[in-house]
Amino acid sequence: MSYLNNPELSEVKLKVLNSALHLFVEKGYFNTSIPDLVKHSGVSTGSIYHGFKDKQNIAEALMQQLLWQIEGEQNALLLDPTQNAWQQYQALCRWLIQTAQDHPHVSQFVLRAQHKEFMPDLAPICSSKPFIKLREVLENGMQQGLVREMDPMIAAASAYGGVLRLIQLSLDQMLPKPALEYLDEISETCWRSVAADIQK
Amino acid sequence: MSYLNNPELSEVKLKVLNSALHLFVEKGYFNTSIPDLVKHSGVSTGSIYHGFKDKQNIAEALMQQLLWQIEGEQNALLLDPTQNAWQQYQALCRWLIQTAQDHPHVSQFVLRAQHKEFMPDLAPICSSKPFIKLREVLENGMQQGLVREMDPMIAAASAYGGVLRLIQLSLDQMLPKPALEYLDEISETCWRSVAADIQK
DNA sequence: GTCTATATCTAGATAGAC
DNA sequence: GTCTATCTAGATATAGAC
Repeated sequence: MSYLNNPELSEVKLKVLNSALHLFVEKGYFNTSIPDLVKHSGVSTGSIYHGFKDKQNIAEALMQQLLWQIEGEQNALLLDPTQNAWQQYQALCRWLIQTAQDHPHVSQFVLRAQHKEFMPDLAPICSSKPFIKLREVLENGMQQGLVREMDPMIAAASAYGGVLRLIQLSLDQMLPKPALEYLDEISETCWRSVAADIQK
Repeated sequence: MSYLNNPELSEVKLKVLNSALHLFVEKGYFNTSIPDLVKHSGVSTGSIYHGFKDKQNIAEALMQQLLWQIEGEQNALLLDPTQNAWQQYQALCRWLIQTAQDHPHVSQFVLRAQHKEFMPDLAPICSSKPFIKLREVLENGMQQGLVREMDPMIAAASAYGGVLRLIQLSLDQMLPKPALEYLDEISETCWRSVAADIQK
């Protein structure tokens, strides 16, 4: 079952984007030719270029779609106003790891470091809405007294850096167990780094 | 002053590798053509192909050189047997950040996630010696009672994930201050995540 | 060993029938 | 809108003089 599911997208566009996601991650953007996309998607060259301006535009449309869906999922996750920052942080970690496990290509494409090489105009991923939301949860935590006062960038790097690193290891098949089995240990461990000292 | 300094390498090889490091990071491997390398290095096509089998071989030789130098620096850093795990960890963090600040291209090339796209035979970077050493310092810390008992992979992801994430932010020009100014705060913060509870 | 000139190939993109 | 056939540019890699 594929990840992309925007009903506004035509059948061919969806086919092409799904194939692009698969091939760009498996072989890399530059090692994927238009003929490769034709073969994998079953859509002809002409139709591809009817739907997309050029190859770069396919990658951009793919990224836009993924970020749009991710943002929606993330917002749904944070709807409950009774959750405190620690609970929200845990929910985010679970969702990050779950997505990496269920849709590794999605995580790999979005989290990859080298977007600029083939999408020079794209804003850095860490300034995208989903990443900003991650930081906001920690800033809420500071206001709630659950996270100690510190530079928000440092807090975010420390609290999510470990989780993202674990996800990268999992995507690179460097972990013996499925990523989700590490969820509790990694989220509690990383949270310790920013948690306020508990007064007894 | 360039980073590469192996006296065993010929003048032309050094020129080519230095240009490759610059261009592969600035434009990306696939956006760098042999003519680009010729222009930037001042070495002719023929001489490049005399020294290297093909373009991929240039990247492999570059990676090998960088890892070799990095390993040497890292070993020098950990020579002092009187340092405990926390001191070693701090020294490693300083060195990681200092290298990213002084030689951003080196860090960017070595830490980039997508090596496999142009060096399919290369072992994943996290199984290279310098990365293994990072984990060992934490395992020593567990034996010394400074790091709490936990899965070594989790410990490493958490302790270094935040630091590496900060370095990535710095390389992406997302930080207002030079990376070194964050050294103390980030290393202390990340260490907290794995530090053993202090008995009072 | 170093250079210039060039062969070869395949990619991205287009034209135009249907 | 979709397809096949094709153009063209530019890349990698080589040949062969010096």
